[in-house]
Amino acid sequence: MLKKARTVYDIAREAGVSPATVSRVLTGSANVSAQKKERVQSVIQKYNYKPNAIARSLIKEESKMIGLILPDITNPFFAELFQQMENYTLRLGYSILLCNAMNDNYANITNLESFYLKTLVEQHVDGIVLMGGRVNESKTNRAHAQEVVEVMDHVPVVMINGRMTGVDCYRVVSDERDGLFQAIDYLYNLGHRKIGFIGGMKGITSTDIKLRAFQSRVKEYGMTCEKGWVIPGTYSVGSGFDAMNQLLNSHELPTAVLAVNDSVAAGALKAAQKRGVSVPGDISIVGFDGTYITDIVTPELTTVRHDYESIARAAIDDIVQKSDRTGARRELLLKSKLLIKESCAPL
Amino acid sequence: MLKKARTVYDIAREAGVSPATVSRVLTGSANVSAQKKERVQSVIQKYNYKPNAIARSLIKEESKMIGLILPDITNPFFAELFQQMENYTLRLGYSILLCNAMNDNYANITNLESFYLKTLVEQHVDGIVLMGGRVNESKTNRAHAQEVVEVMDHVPVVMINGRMTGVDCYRVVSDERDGLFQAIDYLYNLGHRKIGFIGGMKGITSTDIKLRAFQSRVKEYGMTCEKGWVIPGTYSVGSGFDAMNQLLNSHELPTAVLAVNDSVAAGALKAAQKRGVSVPGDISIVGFDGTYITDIVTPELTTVRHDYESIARAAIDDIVQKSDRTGARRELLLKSKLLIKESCAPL
DNA sequence: GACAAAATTGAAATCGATTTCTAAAACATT
DNA sequence: AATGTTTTAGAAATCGATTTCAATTTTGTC
Repeated sequence: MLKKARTVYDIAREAGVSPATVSRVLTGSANVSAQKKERVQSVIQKYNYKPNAIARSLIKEESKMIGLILPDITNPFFAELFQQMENYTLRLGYSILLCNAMNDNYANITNLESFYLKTLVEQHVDGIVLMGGRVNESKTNRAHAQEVVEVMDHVPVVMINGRMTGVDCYRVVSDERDGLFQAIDYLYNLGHRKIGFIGGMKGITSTDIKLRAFQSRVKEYGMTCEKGWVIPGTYSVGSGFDAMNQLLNSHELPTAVLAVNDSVAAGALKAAQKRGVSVPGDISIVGFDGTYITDIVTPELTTVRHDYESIARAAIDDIVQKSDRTGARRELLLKSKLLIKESCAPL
Repeated sequence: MLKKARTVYDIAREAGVSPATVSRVLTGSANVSAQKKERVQSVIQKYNYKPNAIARSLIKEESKMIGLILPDITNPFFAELFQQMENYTLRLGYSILLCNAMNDNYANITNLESFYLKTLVEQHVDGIVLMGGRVNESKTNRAHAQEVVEVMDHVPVVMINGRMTGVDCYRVVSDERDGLFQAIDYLYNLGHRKIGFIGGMKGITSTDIKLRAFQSRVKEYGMTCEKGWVIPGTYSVGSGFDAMNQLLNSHELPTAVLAVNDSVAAGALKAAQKRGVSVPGDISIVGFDGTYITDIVTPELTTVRHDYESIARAAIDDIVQKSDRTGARRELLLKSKLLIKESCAPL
């Protein structure tokens, strides 16, 4: 049977002091005579006493927990970001409640996110990091944006790589627009003039940014882009596989393809190989995110890598340093960088 | 500025009832007259009131949170298990505190785990799921086992795919021994008589089980296994890469290699390809875990897949169904299954 | 209509820490 | 020695919910 944990009262009784004194020893919030301090500490040691964080949270009105809502932890982009954040919060004394909204698998993408938002508010987390935001075209999304706004009344909210209309929260953003420019410029300099874009859902901020960057650069450079060369989907390997198959069926082929992320790129690569299309011989592929996926496939995928550590720290800092939340900065833009590997060749 | 959340007292005052009645409406724990219930609910709706889970946890002495300690969330094996668990706890009304112990990156592998254990006890989680356990040969590990035992006095603990001497907790185990047998038998039937094993650290339960299964089957079948064909390491792609390079330097080569997991297998595959060694033409490779990694590399990796969903559910059930914790079962063994893909060929 | 049984409700205690308030003790100053 | 100042430490209030207890009201039965 489980034993009940000891409390300050138990410690106080055994040490012959008041609970207040025990608390003062625990927190170091006030002076305690050397003698009593010593006695209290030895009792604490003796029982390996650990203060009840729940009781502490209630009175201090801070939970030392941060909620993290993301679409899919099996996507290494999010896993890497999580790891960076956790590594940082660890040192700051915070724990992370991880909420996997499974946006990829469910039809109604905002459903679970709403549920988690509610849960995190009830848990009185000290802050919420939201990843994978979307613009609010639909009615559902607008309602969801409204929910986020209401949450912000009570809990600091930071979005990473996302934006929701009407939601004026802190935002930490990897410069995916510039990353995509770097990728296109690289392909352009290799001689490519016919480029496609696959994967990602329209309406998801980060995807929209990439698509817009793609289209603006294509236009700027006077490249042609057939309608069938832009194939949205999701963010999974399977989606990339399907998209590439579809692309390879079009009667004129692009010479290079940008993928919305590395998983999609890996799926596309697999599809090309299955059909005997050589990468990068016949077609070049560029991934996005710079996850380890790019290193295990052959050829290794040229990709755009985020500054994971800076993104993670900035987001956590926005929550923890309550200091300058009144300040002007609402958005932090961080550099991303093209990593040239093996999946692109000169035309 | 952040607004303070409303409390039962606020709701009670506005509805003209006592806090007790509000609580009864919230929990449905006792009868409330239709009229008052109606009034309370409308005030709750009006303010979108959410009860403070911290206060509730304190009085109910349950936090509705489960702590999950794992070595590395960027490893898709753990990510997949996490997702399955979370999907299940979600329905049961529990949240997950995810603790990434980063065992791969740090020299002292028990350090962070101890810290998290302490934190989770302080947080009064309703249970702890421990992944990646190790046998306690070293002094550090023995101390760590002792810590776990002490934690078990206060919190239910379940280990997945691990065992620690002297720690008699519930255990949910994927039958990796049998999985490895399936893999070897498969290779044997393909004609392979010279098989190597790469990756994994000795002292980690799951690895030890695989190594023992490997050695016992090799002996049983009268196969030769040169000393240099077993190359321990870690669980990363890089480790597999290095191990395969080392293996390919040995003056007699095995015809097939088992990897401790899919990441190591992927690294090994990459190394072979870089040296112009054909897989499966010159050497066959078998991975372990059945993660999506096996699908994105070429050739797709033959692997052993766990029953992720059953493992996850069983672990959570052990924590949540406090009912039969006195019962006899301490270990649940779940089937794993060889998935034949493209990375093995007949000799 | 009288009485017993059941339903409803609020006051107060509770969970385990922290913190304010206040009293006593220790110390300093003249 | 008398007074003022600083330290130390306990009693009690507090955080926000739930739950026990007791009182009151409602319902049911003969």
